[in-house]
Amino acid sequence: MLRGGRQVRVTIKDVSREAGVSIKTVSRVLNNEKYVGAETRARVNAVVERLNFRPSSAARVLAGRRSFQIALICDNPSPYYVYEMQSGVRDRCEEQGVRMIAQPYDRQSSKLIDEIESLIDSIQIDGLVLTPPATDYPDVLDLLARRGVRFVRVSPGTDVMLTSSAFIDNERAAADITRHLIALGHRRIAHISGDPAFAASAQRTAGYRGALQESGIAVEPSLIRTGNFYFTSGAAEAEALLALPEPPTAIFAASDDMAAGALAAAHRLGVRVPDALSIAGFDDTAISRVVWPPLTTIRQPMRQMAYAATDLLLRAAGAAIERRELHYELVARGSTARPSR
Amino acid sequence: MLRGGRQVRVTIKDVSREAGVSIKTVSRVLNNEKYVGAETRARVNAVVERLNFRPSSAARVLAGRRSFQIALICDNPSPYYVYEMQSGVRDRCEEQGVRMIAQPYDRQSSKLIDEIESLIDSIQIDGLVLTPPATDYPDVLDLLARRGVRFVRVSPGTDVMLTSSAFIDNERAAADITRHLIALGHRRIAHISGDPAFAASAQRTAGYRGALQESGIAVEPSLIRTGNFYFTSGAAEAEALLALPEPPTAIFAASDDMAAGALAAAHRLGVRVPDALSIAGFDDTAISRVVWPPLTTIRQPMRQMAYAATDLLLRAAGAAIERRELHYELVARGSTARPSR
DNA sequence: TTGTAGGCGTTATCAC
DNA sequence: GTGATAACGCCTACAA
Repeated sequence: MLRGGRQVRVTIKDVSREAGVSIKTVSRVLNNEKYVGAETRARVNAVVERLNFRPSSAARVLAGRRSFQIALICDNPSPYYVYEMQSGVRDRCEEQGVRMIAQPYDRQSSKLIDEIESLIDSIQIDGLVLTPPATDYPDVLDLLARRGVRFVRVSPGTDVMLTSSAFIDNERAAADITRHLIALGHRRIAHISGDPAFAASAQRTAGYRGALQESGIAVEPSLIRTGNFYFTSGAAEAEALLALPEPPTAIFAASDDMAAGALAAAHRLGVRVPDALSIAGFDDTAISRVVWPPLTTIRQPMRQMAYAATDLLLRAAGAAIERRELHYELVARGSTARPSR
Repeated sequence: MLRGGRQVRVTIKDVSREAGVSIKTVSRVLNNEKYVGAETRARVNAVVERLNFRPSSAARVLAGRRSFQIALICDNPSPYYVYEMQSGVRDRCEEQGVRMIAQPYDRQSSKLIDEIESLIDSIQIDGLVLTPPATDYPDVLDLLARRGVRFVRVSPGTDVMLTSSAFIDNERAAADITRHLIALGHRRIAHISGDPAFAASAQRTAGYRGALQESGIAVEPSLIRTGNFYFTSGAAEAEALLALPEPPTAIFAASDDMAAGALAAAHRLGVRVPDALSIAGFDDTAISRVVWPPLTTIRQPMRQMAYAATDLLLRAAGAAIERRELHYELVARGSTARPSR
């Protein structure tokens, strides 16, 4: 088993000796505490710089009340989502001198609770950012409440006032994109919903239904199919839809990957897109821009959600719970057009 | 600024009291050391279980020689690559009771050295997994050597015997896929190379050249264009290629994203794929399966490379440097066909 | 096979 | 403003 090398560490002690002050004073400077003379502060900082001193995170955790580490608990069908979340949270953490521990997990696995407990007990994180579907796991919420760990959530589906959160209005966004299809003249609009484990799936389906109903279009159960956010499910469900006696002229899939799958299915079956079939997605991942023709979709500001969530987590303790709603954008691209029949 | 909550910690002391043994004995059990009576071990383990005790990572780092933490330094144009690397390294770490610190970085940024030093000094990692292009940064290699930090590399381009590594033969893979195009009857085969910062780019271009030459096809400079691995560069370079007086009948792009970009450009220009143009990519990311028609590509076993690299890093100290070559696969999908002229 | 003493590098507390 | 001293929870070294 791997062992660390023997390092010659520079410690606070070294700095204090060089600067001719006590250890505690160096500590004060490092932590930006008050009651340090300006001149002393400058001298210490100079030595810190010169010796390239970096405080030991372990010692800080052990002795202090803060660990300067937070964790991001993230599992999502889309690598783009994961990537954006990680990048966003990390950027904000870095600005604050906090380290982000990215904790990918498998939402199928039962070990999540264990991993979070390990984060709390072994690593001693100061806080947590949760993304769906873990945002809505009762045992996770229980655990965090019981342990008194501060956390924020991205797009929570339940107990929305339990913590601060950042989110978009999925229902309204889904209604918007459905209305967009209706405005193009479509009446038989199908929907491929997302993984039911994600609250966003139900919200998007609700938006779809609502938009149809407000236009006086009957919601037809056979036109609603359950997917799981992945490309393959989009392809499979779209094939089923296109095989209907009276196939839809438009499909709204709850994720871009599924929309891309639907597009592939259409290509395979010789259904011309967008002439004979319009396809819309959701999320604005790279895929919706890359497939051909590019898909109309909802641009979900993942990066902004990550920023907002991190800011809410890192701000001064005791702040009130705040729900920060971010704006999505409907990006109309080539894949939608008036049905030709 | 966020402060951690007040936790009631369970410590070794608690365990030792409950189990009626000394602290040191508990420590022995936790670290699977020899010289502990079977019965004692069982008793201690039972108490550990019952109290839900998890050793403080900070205390272990501070007192011991190992931190049970390694870092993954990863920046790549493809979120799929990042995702696979993280998942792979993490899985293997978990099996070994080691924590992975995912350190995304910006390869344009000059702060990488600083971040690695911080990882060494603040976090005290036991080792490092490096992915391109950081594998080939002289100052990074210098730093790690100077600090005596153990590390392995994925697909290193330089100093290949400096550390253990996991990789595929990029040159041979590129030659294979070029030969595949040649076998289909193509003679005017263009190449869009990757970001020159990645050693793989030059390797793939070399493979392309080699395959042409061995078939007696002249390498035409105007058919080689430099991209940067991203979709947009693939689209732009393909457009330039298709605007040539004598355009290519096939394009081999050094990444799937660029191949998808080339495909989009062809669609936009009304060039029929694969009838009038064959397109091949590299990497087998999701995109190559999702675009239409799906692209012929090289399946690079990223997950396996992550496994191999982590295994090499975590194995017993002092092991010899080992280069582990993994096998790629040429996945022939719809996008290649005999040119129609 | 088990236990004791000391220290890792920092922060908290309290005195100056 | 600044400094001494005692933790923090664990591991190393050595003793029994």
